[in-house]
Amino acid sequence: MISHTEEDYLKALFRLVSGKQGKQEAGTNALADLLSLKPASVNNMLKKLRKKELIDYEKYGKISFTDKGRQIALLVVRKHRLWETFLVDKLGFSWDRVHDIAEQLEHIRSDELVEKLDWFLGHPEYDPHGDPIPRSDGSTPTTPSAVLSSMQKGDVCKVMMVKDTSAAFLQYLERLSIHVGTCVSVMDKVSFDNSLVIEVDGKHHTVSQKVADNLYVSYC
Amino acid sequence: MISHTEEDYLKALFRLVSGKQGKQEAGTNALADLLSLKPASVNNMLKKLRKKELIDYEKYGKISFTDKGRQIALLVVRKHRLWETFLVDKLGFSWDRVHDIAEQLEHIRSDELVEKLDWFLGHPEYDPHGDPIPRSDGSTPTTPSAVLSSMQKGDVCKVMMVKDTSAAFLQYLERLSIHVGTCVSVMDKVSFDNSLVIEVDGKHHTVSQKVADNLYVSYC
DNA sequence: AAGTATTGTTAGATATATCTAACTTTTATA
DNA sequence: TATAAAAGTTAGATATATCTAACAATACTT
Repeated sequence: MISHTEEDYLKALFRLVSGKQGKQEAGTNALADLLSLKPASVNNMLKKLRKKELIDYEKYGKISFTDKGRQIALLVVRKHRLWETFLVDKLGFSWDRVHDIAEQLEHIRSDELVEKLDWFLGHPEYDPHGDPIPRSDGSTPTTPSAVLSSMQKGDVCKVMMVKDTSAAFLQYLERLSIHVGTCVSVMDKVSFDNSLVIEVDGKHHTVSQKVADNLYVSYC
Repeated sequence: MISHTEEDYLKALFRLVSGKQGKQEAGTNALADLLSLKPASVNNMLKKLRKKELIDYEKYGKISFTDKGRQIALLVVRKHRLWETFLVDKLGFSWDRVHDIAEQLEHIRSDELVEKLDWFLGHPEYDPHGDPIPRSDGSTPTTPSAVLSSMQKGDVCKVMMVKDTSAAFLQYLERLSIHVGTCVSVMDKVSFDNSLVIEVDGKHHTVSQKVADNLYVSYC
């Protein structure tokens, strides 16, 4: 049986080892930072997770998943993202309010619940933030790699997919000359509201996080 | 902040003090039985709940709620029953599978979630088992008193309300001559599947628990 | 390559929530 | 009413998950 706490560690590890840089390992301090805990606490838990064969790790070495551990982490992420989708699509929450609630809901234990929820939501592939929802078989929807909103200042990327396909949004993109295949450079990122200053075809535009959330991109 | 565990104790206390006999107090052993814990553990927790002013109780005395404690218990029950309603009405769970999942969901902390869920479900007054869902102001829908399925062998009661109003169910009741106001005597209760042998207008019928769940009755 | 900074580990303390075993009080009954 | 049964309490142990403070190993930097 995996405790809520253990699941939190596995999810955090997942965030670290699934980073854009393709790292397959992480360290004690990084985990502690992500979980807002002290390294000593993390170290304790690492021993426990290793004993349960959920992670590979040796003293002073780096941390990585076992297959079993990754499977559990993927399920937690799946549940988190399905619940976020539920909160936004069905209950009418705004996308910025759902995280804390989904953090709680992701620990509800019931395979049947997860599958029924998935069905109820229409088997969504991406959550309201544009993150891919891992499937029950452990696979992940092929993602063009990232959403524009996850890019950092200086990144250059290509638009691969538009999430919101409403007429209003597509018309807006048209005005900025953004299409699938368009190259976008991130000139600046405003930390206050996560809006981005981008360059497209030599012209600068400011786009909101909401807009950037709806644009899937890959590095180029 | 109230822990999940504390909520479990308050909910169990609620079940004891809101029993049909109208008791307003309960004992250590009764709580321990209900929670499948040892009396010593309960005693420990009682001290804590008293210190938090959630219950009234003195050494060797009986246990009862403070207003604050009752309010929390009611909220937990409200959440439990709303989630059960969600699981059955929206996700298509059968009524007998939802309890364990609702036991987990009832601890999710978010006032906004509860109110949005209530709205999403259409402000239901009764859960799939026919139990009244406490309202956010702490009031409880007036209940005809009980569902037929909660009656015991020898009880005599009057049908006050039909929960499932589908044509199929109403036609079924018609065949048994059961209407609102009909007097029903419970001749026997089959523990295997909780079906009831009832007498209506001098005739004996066997009704399933599902049927009995859908008939609200009051003692006569 | 030496010294320093970063990273990671250990030991021991704390808080929660449980248990067992022994004990005390209250209640029921002979 | 004396005694036995039931109900309730206490003390001390265990497990989980956290912390602080001190220590050890690795990595960076000059």
